Amino acid sequence: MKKRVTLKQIAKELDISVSTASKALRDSKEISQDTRDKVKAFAKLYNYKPNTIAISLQNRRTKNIAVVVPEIVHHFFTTLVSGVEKVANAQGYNVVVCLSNESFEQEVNNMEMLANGRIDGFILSLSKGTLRKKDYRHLQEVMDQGMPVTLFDRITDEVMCDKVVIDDALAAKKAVTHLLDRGCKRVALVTTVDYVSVGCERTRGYMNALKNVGIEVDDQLILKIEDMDTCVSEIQEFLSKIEFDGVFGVNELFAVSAIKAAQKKGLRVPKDVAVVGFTDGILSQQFSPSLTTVVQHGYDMGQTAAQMLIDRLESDSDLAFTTQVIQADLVKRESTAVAIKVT
Amino acid sequence: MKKRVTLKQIAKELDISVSTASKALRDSKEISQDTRDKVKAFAKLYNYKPNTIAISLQNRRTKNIAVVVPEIVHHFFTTLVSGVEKVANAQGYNVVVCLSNESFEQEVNNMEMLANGRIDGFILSLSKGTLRKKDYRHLQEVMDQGMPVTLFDRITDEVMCDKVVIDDALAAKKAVTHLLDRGCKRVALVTTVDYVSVGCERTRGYMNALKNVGIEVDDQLILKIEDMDTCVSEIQEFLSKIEFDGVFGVNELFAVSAIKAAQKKGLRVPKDVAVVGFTDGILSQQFSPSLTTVVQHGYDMGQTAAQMLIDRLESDSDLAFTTQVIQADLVKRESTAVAIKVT
DNA sequence: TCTCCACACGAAAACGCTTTCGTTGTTTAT
DNA sequence: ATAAACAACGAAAGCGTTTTCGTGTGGAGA
Repeated sequence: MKKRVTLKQIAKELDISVSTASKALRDSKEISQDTRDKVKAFAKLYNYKPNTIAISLQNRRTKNIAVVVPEIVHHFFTTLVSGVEKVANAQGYNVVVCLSNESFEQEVNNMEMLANGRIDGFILSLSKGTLRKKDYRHLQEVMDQGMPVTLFDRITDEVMCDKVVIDDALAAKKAVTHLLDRGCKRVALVTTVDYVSVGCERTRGYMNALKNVGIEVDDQLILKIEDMDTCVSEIQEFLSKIEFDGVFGVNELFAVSAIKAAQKKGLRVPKDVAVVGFTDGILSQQFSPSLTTVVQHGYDMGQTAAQMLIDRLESDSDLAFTTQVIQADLVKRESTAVAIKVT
Repeated sequence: MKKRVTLKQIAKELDISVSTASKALRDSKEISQDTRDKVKAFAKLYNYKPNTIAISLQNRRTKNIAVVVPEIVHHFFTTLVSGVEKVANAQGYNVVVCLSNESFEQEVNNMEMLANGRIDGFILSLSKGTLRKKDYRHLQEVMDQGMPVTLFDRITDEVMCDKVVIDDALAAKKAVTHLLDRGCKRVALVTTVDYVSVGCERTRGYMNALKNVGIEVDDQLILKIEDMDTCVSEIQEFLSKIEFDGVFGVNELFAVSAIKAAQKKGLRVPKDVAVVGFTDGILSQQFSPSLTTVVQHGYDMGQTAAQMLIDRLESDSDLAFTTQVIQADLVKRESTAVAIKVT
């Protein structure tokens, strides 16, 4: 087991001082070309790599950024992490991933654990627990200590920081409008409880779309789901007793469950009922019928969020906070295809 | 912006030395109860948190572990990361996630980037690039420097370290046997190219299952896929020109694509052809017909891998390398349901 | 010859903490 | 009374770097 070689050892071997060795490796012109070469050759030979921890301690920057997500087994969040990874790595940063599991306490704990010098900044999507509690002191605290935070997707107006989101209301409106354009008259909505910012926005978009064409919102057609674990049966129960010819589900699972529930009722998709979802994951793409859905471009969001954070980390003047809105698109697939009329 | 308070500042304020402050906070009996209380009160008041980086430098341990996965937008890998996160966090470790994107170079780069003091050990699944190249020097190198590595899922015999896997061959055999038991005579196999260790093992399991009941392996029934991007059409093309009554796909996507291809051919699933997949992701669960599949228990694997790594990190005597085999189970669903005979 | 200035390098502080090894002043045993 | 033991604390080294500020050469210019 050959231990890592340090600057001190190099210095001793070459009979120079540590400072000379350090400067030589960094190509300081203070050092003669001769010694520079010598030191570099030696360093290469012994595979010297500077100790990152020591450097971090020195300049009080770790080149680590944390991504805190409610859960990771979820297409949108994983693509986002991918995007963050990409731009972070390209700029010499490492990404430490933390899961809040939708819990306020875990979110707080994780942030405290990381804020003590381990990382330079946070990229975070609020947990449901936090959204319900509306307690954002842990965010404010790290920011007060000069540690930047970039919020994404599930955000709040109550803390001032960089944010990156999609226009959920607009995207939802587009989705529902697509349904309406297709001729749907009674569009059901399967959404989340209101404290989830994005769910709420999407609900708003649904209503806007209806108002836009003069259809009154019918509460009978709206299902708000609290517990993801029981959503499948809830949706089935809900759809079994209403009349509808379209469904907008605010995520993949809701949409797919709606399709299955409709089919169980003897309705054909897309012939009798058209369905639109949210998030373009593997399920939307591969389900049969494939799902018309809103694509959130999580990869792009991740890249944007990471870049915003890094920009702030690397600028000395303090930038004004901005909110970036990422374009969301509706991708049309089989679940809303217009039936080909056989005349 | 209130900067973090350091030991030095506490010491100065309280007019004691840094060492006394440090000891007081760690409840050293060298310090009088009186000063201990005083220091702790002050520390609490000013929300003192020791700087993790300084401590890391001091004892040359970071309490960070790295998980390197080929890609993260994949059910198995995300559940694994979740499992790692859980046991790591519970023991005060942070998890830094790195993506190799199936590329040898990125795997090497990432590991080099992290090995310089940032982390204490690796949990890693080999990228396809690495498997193809059969070059494991980067692993050997970090291990030579005393940094433990735990390999999972996609492993190799060529490096000696802790490993955690499932018995892919056995699981595949179970899967195919289930098909055979159901009455299938011509079971097609959709698998990966051979250098992917797990794909290869699963192929072996398929063959074993056939041999077991005296069926000869028919190469016509085997499709090996190199490029994931074109797999859907490849599978369709493949299945269009063979006769089969069962399919075993070595992942979710292969299996689902097979179902769709069969349906396109006018075959009913599971009535005319039964299908089994691998990995119990959202697609397997939600696709219609739902998929009979091998569940790999990624969450358990992650927990096991993390625990193995941490055990090694925290033991001073060096443990013998072990390979843990996680139980894999076949979950039976609609895609292999026996038709209910209506007499 | 004397001064001045590159030049090439080294000493030491600093980052924030832990830990070892004194150094006091006080108490106990002899 | 004297040595020994103890209690409570501080100084300093050390972790591996970077960086500032010398310092000792030698050569150029006056």
